[in-house]
Order: sequence, then structure tokens, then C-alpha cells
Amino acid sequence: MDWSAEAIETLKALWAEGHSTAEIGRRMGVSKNAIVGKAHRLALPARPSPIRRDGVSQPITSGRALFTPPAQPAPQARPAASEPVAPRAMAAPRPAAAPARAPVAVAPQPSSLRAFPRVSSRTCCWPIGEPGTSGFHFCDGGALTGKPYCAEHAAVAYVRARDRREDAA
DNA sequence: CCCTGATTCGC
DNA sequence: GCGAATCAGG
Repeated sequence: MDWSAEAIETLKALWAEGHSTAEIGRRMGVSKNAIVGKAHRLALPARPSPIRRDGVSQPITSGRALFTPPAQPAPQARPAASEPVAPRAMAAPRPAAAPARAPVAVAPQPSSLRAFPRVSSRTCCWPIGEPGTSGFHFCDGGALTGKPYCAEHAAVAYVRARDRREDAA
């Protein structure tokens, strides 16, 4: 993998959008390991891992299969996992900073649905550009009914796991 | 079996 | 630095 600045940008963007490593890998044409490895090296914010490797018990020879004599100089105790982080158990993958648009009236209203601008004002909330930068904005297309994105971005957002293609983005 | 991310370590 | 192999959990 040629980790050009743009490739890294893409990785960061997809990572920030909450895509799985394998998915990012698929979209970028590399293995998920490449993504995980690179993300790790870039010190990107780790997303909730299904496993937890505490200090307890490492009877395993270690990641790779080989028989190097263990010359353990630094035990390096870890403080265990921390940050619960944001759960990404949403029904659909959402781009990073979704809200922030059309704050309108967030005052507690009788109708709970009214509290969410996304439901009433049907504008696509697909983020364009790098969040935090001046050029960053949201797609202003009309969102599909019941969806937070316009038709174009909904097609990108709601890709099914096994029906994915390298394009779409 | 499918998936997920983390880690190790030869290259 | 890279990423396959492997681990470990759902």
C-alpha cells in the first residue's frame, strides 16, 4: 500500500466516520490488517474493541507464529481499557459530525419528534470536507423521507456489507 | 462460520 | 514502516 498523504487522509476520514477496519480496507483496496496497522501507527483513536487484552494471562506465543526465546525486558503493565467511547451500534453508519446543522429550536416541545431538526427539515446531513476546517459543510440536498441523507449520499451510506463495491465514495 | 479490532514481529 | 498471522471476543 502506498500510504500517500491522500491515502492517509482517506483512511482518517473513513476511520472518523466509524467504518470498520475491514470495510475501510475494502474501500481502499487493502487488507483490514493494513488499515488496523496503519491506524495504530498513526495513533488514530481506537474504537471499541471486542476483545480486551489485559495484563492477565498471555500463554500465547504471541501474535505471529515463531519460536523466538522470550527475552522479556519490559513487562509494561497496562492500565487496561478506558474511554467507553461512542457506541457505533447505529442502524446505519453515520458520518462523523452529523448534527451541528440547523440547530433551530431544540427547546423541549410536547412532540418529541419536533425536537430533531433532521426529521422535519429534510436536508441531507452528509458532511463534505474535513470537519473543523473552513471548507467543511453539509450536503444541502433534500433528504429522502425517513432518511438523513439525500438519495446520492444515502446510496453511499447504506451499502450492504456483502454488496459493497470499491466505488460509491 | 461470519464478523470485529489489537498485537506481534519478520520483512 | 508495513502488514500477515494470530489472538480474542461477539
